[in-house]
Amino acid sequence: MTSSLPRAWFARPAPEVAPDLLGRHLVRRLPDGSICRVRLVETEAYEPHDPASHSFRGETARTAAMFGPPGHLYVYLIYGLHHCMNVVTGPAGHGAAVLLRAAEPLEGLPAMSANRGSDDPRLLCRGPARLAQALGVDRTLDGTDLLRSEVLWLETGEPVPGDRVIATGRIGISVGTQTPWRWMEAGSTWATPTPIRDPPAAPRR
DNA sequence: CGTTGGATTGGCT
DNA sequence: GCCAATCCAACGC
Repeated sequence: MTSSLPRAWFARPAPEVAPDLLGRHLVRRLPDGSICRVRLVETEAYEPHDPASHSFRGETARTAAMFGPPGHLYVYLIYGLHHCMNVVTGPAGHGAAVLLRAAEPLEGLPAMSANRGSDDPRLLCRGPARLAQALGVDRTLDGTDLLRSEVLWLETGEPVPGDRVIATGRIGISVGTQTPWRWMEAGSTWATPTPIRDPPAAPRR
């Protein structure tokens, strides 16, 4: 089965695709043939003009997939040990992507727990590296075409309506944190915690 | 060429 | 709350 989201759907700007990915299903066929299915609840957008983006300084061997055609997977290694998944957006050569940060497990929970080495369902897919680990995704899947792959694809699911979507600043980066390019389903218990940010300075009297 | 730090997580204080 | 784990790109010398 292939995605019913057409290539053009992914060719839009990352800040459009990211909230539209909420509620969609990400499906994984593991090497043993079993199926895992999750429902996306948290995403972040990265565009090439953005200092926090891996594409900011141009294409490298690591980020090549990010500069490839839309609808492909960009997987990178973070802190030397964790993998994170992104969906490439925008036209080929542009260098934008949407980071998949958290999801609700729907199907194949035993397999995902085995991949994670932990069976707490709340933490199975909460966090970009946990999500990738639960689905058994590493850099060998970097560049996978999500519209044609037999092992990893997206299905339309049930998009989260706009009034159920919350935008906040992105997480875990040191620049561009003000840009409200992180989206999550309102009230989702499957998303990562939103950090408390420094409140505006109290007016001096 | 050496140093630094990151789109994170889990374990320990 | 703090910090190690550990790859690799960016940057300084």
